[in-house]
Amino acid sequence: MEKLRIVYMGTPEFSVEPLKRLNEIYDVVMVVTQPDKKIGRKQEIMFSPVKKYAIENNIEVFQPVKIREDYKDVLDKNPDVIITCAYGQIIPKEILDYPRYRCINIHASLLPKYRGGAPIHHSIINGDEYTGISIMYMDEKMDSGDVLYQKAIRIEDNDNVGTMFEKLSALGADMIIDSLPKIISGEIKPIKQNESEVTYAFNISKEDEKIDFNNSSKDIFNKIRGLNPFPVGYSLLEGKRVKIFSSKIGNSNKEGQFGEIINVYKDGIGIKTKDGEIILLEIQIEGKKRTFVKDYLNGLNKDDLIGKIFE
RNA sequence: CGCGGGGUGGAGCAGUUUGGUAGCUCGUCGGGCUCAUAACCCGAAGGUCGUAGGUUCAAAUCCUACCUCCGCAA
Repeated sequence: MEKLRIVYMGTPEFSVEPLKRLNEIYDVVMVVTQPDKKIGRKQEIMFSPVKKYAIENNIEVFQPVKIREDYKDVLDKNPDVIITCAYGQIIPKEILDYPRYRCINIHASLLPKYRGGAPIHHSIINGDEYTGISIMYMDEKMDSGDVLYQKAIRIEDNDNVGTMFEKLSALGADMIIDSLPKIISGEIKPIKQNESEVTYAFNISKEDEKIDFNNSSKDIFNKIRGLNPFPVGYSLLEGKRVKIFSSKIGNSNKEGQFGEIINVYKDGIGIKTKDGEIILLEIQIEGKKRTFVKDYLNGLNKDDLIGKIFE
């Protein structure tokens, strides 16, 4: 039997592991990824992680600005199946209808929960106990196709977006390798999503990144780790932007207004929240480098810090 | 030429405006106290102050260029 011809569509680091595993077994004839972006102060051109992998492994790369209009090159590759994973654009019907084994997507949530672009962030921010991977057929709407294979994974208290990305990326890779043959053979049957249980996880907006201390400590804790390491939550202290990378829940009952610094510990600063205290452990003040609060405190008078307010 | 903030012993900072023997908090090492300690006391090591050049009797500090890190914006 000939090797399956696969066109793989994906963009971020998350998409690399599944691609790598598929490429070891099948014939990945083309990689479709988002156009190169200029990034940073110097506007240097950055390739997507998927593109880097493709170049290193001599796979043809296709980067349409709008795949909705510019899809012919994909069809010309005559793929048997198309696999997508965090590609970043809606795939047009012309592509969906083409491959004999259809288009299969690797999505980082337990569908029908968290359709959309930022499922991992939202599941952590919401304090979910579990998330997972769904292998699914694609249809014309975002993440709405029939589900083929699903596995859950636990979100531990010390997990953040970074650790969950790694775990889910590896899980997704395992799952697509396991399930693809069974999907093609018909051993796995697609199951419709229950529309009444659908929720959405839209991309994180600028407003979402701001930490509001007028919330419970638990919610703030989840939000901070649900934004770390990207895009990272922030707050303002004396007009300066302070990114907050990690925190822990404190147990001080001191009075104060929300966002006020009520305690300075050896390793962190305690901030008043709606129901208690959150202790910041790792921060970055604008213009400075990322640092543990423990180190940051060495450079200043701790008593002056008490009473200042994050807003 | 998008806007802005930094680079000072291992870490985080002060000192730069008003040039004149490099300081603070912490860490490290040695010693002491203690049943004990991440606590406390005593002591020590460790820096050509991002790089190059300039001004000056004298530069971390003033001038010029460059390197580099970072925040915003895109």
